[in-house]
Amino acid sequence: MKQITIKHIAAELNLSVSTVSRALTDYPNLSQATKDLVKSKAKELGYRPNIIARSLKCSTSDQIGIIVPEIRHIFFAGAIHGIEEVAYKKGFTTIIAQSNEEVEREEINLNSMYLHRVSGIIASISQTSTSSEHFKKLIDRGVNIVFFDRDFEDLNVPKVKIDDFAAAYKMTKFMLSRGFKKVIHFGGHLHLSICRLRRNGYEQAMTEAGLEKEILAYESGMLESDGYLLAERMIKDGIKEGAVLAVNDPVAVGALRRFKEFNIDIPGKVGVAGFSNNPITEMITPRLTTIEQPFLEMGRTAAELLIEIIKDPSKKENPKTVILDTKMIIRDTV
Amino acid sequence: MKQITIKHIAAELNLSVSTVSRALTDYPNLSQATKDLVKSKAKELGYRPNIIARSLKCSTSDQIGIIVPEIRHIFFAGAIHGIEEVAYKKGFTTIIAQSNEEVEREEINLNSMYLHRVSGIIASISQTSTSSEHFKKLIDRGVNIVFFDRDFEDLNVPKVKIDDFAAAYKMTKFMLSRGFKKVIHFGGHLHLSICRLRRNGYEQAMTEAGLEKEILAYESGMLESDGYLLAERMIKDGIKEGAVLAVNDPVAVGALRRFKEFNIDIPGKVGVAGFSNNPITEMITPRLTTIEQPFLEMGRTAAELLIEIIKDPSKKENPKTVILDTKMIIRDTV
DNA sequence: TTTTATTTTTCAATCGTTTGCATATGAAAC
DNA sequence: GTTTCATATGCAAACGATTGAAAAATAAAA
Repeated sequence: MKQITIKHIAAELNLSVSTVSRALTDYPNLSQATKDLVKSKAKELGYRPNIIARSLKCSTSDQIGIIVPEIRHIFFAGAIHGIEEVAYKKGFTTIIAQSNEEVEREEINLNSMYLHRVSGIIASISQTSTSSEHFKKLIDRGVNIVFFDRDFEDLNVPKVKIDDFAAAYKMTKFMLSRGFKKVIHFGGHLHLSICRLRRNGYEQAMTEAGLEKEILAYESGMLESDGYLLAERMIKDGIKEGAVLAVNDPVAVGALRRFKEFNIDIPGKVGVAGFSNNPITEMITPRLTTIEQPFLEMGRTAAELLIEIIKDPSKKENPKTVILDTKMIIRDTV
Repeated sequence: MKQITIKHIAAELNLSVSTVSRALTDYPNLSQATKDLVKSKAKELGYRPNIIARSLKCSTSDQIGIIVPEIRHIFFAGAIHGIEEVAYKKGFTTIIAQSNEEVEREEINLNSMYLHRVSGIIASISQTSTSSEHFKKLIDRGVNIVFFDRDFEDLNVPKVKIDDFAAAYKMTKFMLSRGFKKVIHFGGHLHLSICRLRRNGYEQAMTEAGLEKEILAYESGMLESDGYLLAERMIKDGIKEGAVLAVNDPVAVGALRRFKEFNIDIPGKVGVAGFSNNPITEMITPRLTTIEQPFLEMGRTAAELLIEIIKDPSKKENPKTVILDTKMIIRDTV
């Protein structure tokens, strides 16, 4: 119940608390003898530093906060894995929170982490975060923030991204090369930069193929149910052939499900491609063609960027943006 | 950068810090007038209480810690959802950590949360946690802990579980009633109580059916790859017919994949059933028969139990164990 | 032996709250 | 005009660490 404090050690050893504190943190001007003495006594008593007290004094901690839309998506879960890997290695612990795609929850988590004086926050913003105000406020207060994947373009902080434009562009071109007369885009909300970029990539590829009049991009959510509904809408809109480029795998999977229910020949009449290479894409029939996002690597890089600015805040002046490579995974739906 | 503290408010209002503190926390013996005055000034200055300082003084916080083996499993992600739902409603924030099925990581997270003075911890233990020592130590120090699903049987704290025995028993019986001559169990490590109970349920059903000599239970991990390998082993062991009761969905999915590769007729020759009703079970072909675990409800209940003992620690004397119902989801693999 | 330099240790303030106890204020009771 | 009793506010000590500056102890130089 009661904690062993620095005071207890000091009392037992007839030393002052400051000496004990300095001994434990390997302060230079202390005899090795006392250091050893203090340390062994600390071990003997089972002393654990009170990091709350330390945080109060130093107004920082060894915690890194992670905020993602939904932890159950393999993309985020994987990125978290990557973050934890390097964070733990460098002596940080992590705490995770999810926004559930709600900006209100995002703000609560953000503030809670700030108040708990995390030494930095790695975030991927929610679908409903249209304004960057809540992040901006913290950045102005000096909080270290790094974005991965979903970011605010107007915030000048370190970021880890993929080349969304290029990936969508390449996949669109590839689909056309497979003989599809046109590509339809099942996109996400355009205030998310990744969605906007993917759409731009799609449009560029269509334009270059002389298909600007065929450009058709729906704007919707990023859930499986959204894909399901969009597929329905597409059929209702009278489109019976073409390839669908979905903004992510869940949307692609949902669309695929609806197309299958309609008994549409895939990839004969309609093609589908997703984004992320979710493990599920390989387990369903037909196996989904998709774009591999290096989530582990993204997480690792984000953590490295964050720790970099934690260790040397001056690096915040010129924040890096790291763009990682994607890979097309061609399976059975295109 | 610099925080507005209670002192600033006090200075502006010519009041003492204690009065301000009491005004903000609605202390009884204070005139409503000063309370209002203080509160409006606090709002005006944008005051945010420093919860680190508060934690230090009160040696507790409004944070609930959650530790699970892997957040990417829908079962845990769903339970976390449930926990967050009630936690937020009651004014707590949550922090999540994953053990990655490693007891070392579990211990690190546990200690980190303790040191950060969370007001309680909800946990589901890792596969490799054979001893409950690390939890026991914290419980002895008065930390509030609640387990859900995977627990230590020797720890007398509140728990939320399903009736693993009954669920396995029922499913085994059901499989036999479908005409399978025997059921083989793909089980998890027996030091996990859930695995042991599921196995016991299986054995009981087999015994009651007069099949004790046919009891065959493999003991393995709980991943898809484990299921894949076990299926291979089963075939190699010369078993060509029977129903497989897997300890969870990933194992069932892995087994199914291997059986399909062997071109085994499912459910003609071999049946398969999982545990959890992971969404993927419905997306694969053939759709997997499984047992639905009410993860959301488990999370909610766990949070309620925890908050109960946080609010009234005397309730820890007689910790509740809540057993929730499961449901068989019959699909195409049995 | 005294002075100076150097190493080692201690003092005391600080971080931002909370809270037991003391005090001030004002009204009611005598 | 005291005494009494609420009611309202302030003082000051915690909580457990860190840290600049001062003091003490020791060693080296004069």
